[in-house]
Formats: sequence, structure tokens, C-alpha cells
Amino acid sequence: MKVKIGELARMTGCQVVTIRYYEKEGLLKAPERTEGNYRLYGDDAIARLQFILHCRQHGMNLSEIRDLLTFSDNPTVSCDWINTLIKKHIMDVDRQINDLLHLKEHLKSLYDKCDGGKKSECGILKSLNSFENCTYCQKMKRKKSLPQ
Amino acid sequence: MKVKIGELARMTGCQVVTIRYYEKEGLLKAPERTEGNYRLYGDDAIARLQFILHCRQHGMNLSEIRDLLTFSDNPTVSCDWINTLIKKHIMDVDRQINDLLHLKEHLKSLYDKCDGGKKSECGILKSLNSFENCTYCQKMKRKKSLPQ
DNA sequence: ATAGGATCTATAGTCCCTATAGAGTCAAGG
DNA sequence: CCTTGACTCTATAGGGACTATAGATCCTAT
Repeated sequence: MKVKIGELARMTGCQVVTIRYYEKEGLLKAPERTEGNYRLYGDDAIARLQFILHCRQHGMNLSEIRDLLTFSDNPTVSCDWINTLIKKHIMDVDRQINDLLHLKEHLKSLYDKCDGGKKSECGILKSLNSFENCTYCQKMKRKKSLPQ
Repeated sequence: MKVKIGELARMTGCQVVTIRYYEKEGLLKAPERTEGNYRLYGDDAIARLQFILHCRQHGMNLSEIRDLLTFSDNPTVSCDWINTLIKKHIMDVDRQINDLLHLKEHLKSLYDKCDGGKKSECGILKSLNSFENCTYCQKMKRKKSLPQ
């Protein structure tokens, strides 16, 4: 059963423009067209888009997904590297979680330092003004996660 | 004591180009210049840049920081809203942490499903192909955090 | 026949930088 | 004094993953 782009969007929860974008980026193959030049997708295309969305949801970027799709289209080589890819992602997600946990602690310590008065009394502005007394920022600085 | 842009970059860990970018975006005031047209920064500018970096580190975007700076430059109004801003950030960070924890669980369940064989036996590719059996993705779908 | 909705292409904008090109400035060494 | 090399200047383009806009075309229902 063939569907047009709007229907595909509805089925997958992906925006129409994003589907066209994925096609332009070479993640989705150019589908067949109707006489009126409308894109027409079959089950394979639907599955492919769902695969892409699934990967995006797992934090992969478009070029990693392209690699997976290329591999998937070409089943003659070993798939060892996929485990490596997943492992890399787990470590990456772990790092992000740790950073965010630290950040949350610091934001919590900022909260309620503002007493709703005027600027000169606002504890939040004061805190944001000093890196030195901020263990969170010292830690981050060592990790070089400031803008590069 | 006045410093040139390179020195300011070294002092703050921020890149030279980024400093100029912040100026163009109106976060840093245009500094005085030497005879040779080099930017020359005083202590106030250094503090201001550190404030900006500190805020960036806390996940604020440039327009939020602009708001904070505008407020900070104009101390006649109440600062109640700053607590609200921080609260919003805490909730946002919380959401990100939760999403990432779920994602990590799912990635862990993917790991080692690939046995290094050929495509048809790769458990990871199989898993990535089905949304239906993926509780993580079902959950995320309800939360509408798929590409909008 | 026409109104509306869906689709088409092409292009520009978003955010927060990062990279590049080509020119000017300045201090030290030969 | 001249040159070398490090630093700085401006202006412009690129990147990633979309999102928004404009203007044209197609299709269906009234």
C-alpha cells in the first residue's frame, strides 16, 4: 500500500519537511512519483524512516545513521563495528548525565538566593558573577567543556 | 589594567572569535580601541565575559543571558523573575536527565546483541528496526520528543 | 468553476559558534 | 632599517538538524 508524504508523516510522527530533508541528505531513497509529481512511499520506505527516527531517538547523528543504512543495504561485511558504535554512545550518554547532575546541583544552590529585592541584593546575580567560589565551574573548567 | 583580546581569551578560556561574536550579538559592549584599532578590555569587561560564560555553563541561551545582563545594567526593577528563570532551568535539566537515563538503559539492552556475524544475524539492526517492541521509544513517542 | 487543502521546489533563517581569507599592527632579531 | 612571525582586524561562509517562507502546482469536493 502506497502513501503520500503527509500520510507517512502522520504514521511516523515525523514532519513532512523533515522527510524531504532526509531524502535530500541521502538517508531516504528518492521514492517513486505519481503523475502529478507527488512522492509515493511503500512499506520499505516507511520501515526505513522508522529506523532513522529510532536511531535519532538514540542520539545518533545523521552520518552515523547513514553508515548504518549503508551497511544494512550491503550485508556482505561484518557488523562488529556496530557494537563499538553503541558502546561509544553509552559512554557519551553517561558523560552527559554526569554533567547534567552536577549542573542541577548547582542550579538548586542558586535557587532562592534571590529575595525579590533590587539588583544589589540579588544573590543569584552575585553567584553568577563569581567563578571562583563555584566548585561546579571549577570542575567543568578542568574538563574543558567551556565553549571551545 | 587593560588587556587585548588574546589575553582576555587566555584569562577566561573563551576563544577569541567567540568574544568577537558575543560583541556582535550585543552581549559584550564594544570596548575601547588602541591606536592600531585593537580591542582593549578593562576589568569590567572581563567580569562581564565571565558572567556570560558562567551562564552558558548553566545551560542558558544567549537571549536569556542578554536579559540577565540588561537587568544587571538597570537595577531599578525587581528580580523575582530570576528565580523563575532558574526554576525553569532546573526542570529542564531534570527532564534531560530522565530522558538520558532511559536512553542509556535502552542502549545497554542493545549492546551485545550484535554477534559480529552478517547483517541478517545482527541483533542490533533488528532491534533498531522495530519501534513496536521498544518500550523506550513508545514512552518517548508519548512525550513527543521525536523530531518535531 | 472555484475554493480548500496537500504537495511541489527553492531559498533563507535558526542557534551558537567555527573556519577561512586577506589585510593591517607590532615587537624582536639580523 | 628591514624582515619575520605572532597577533589582531573585518567580512564571509560553513556546520548540524532542522524550520519557515514564498510562490507554484495538483487534486478533490461543492
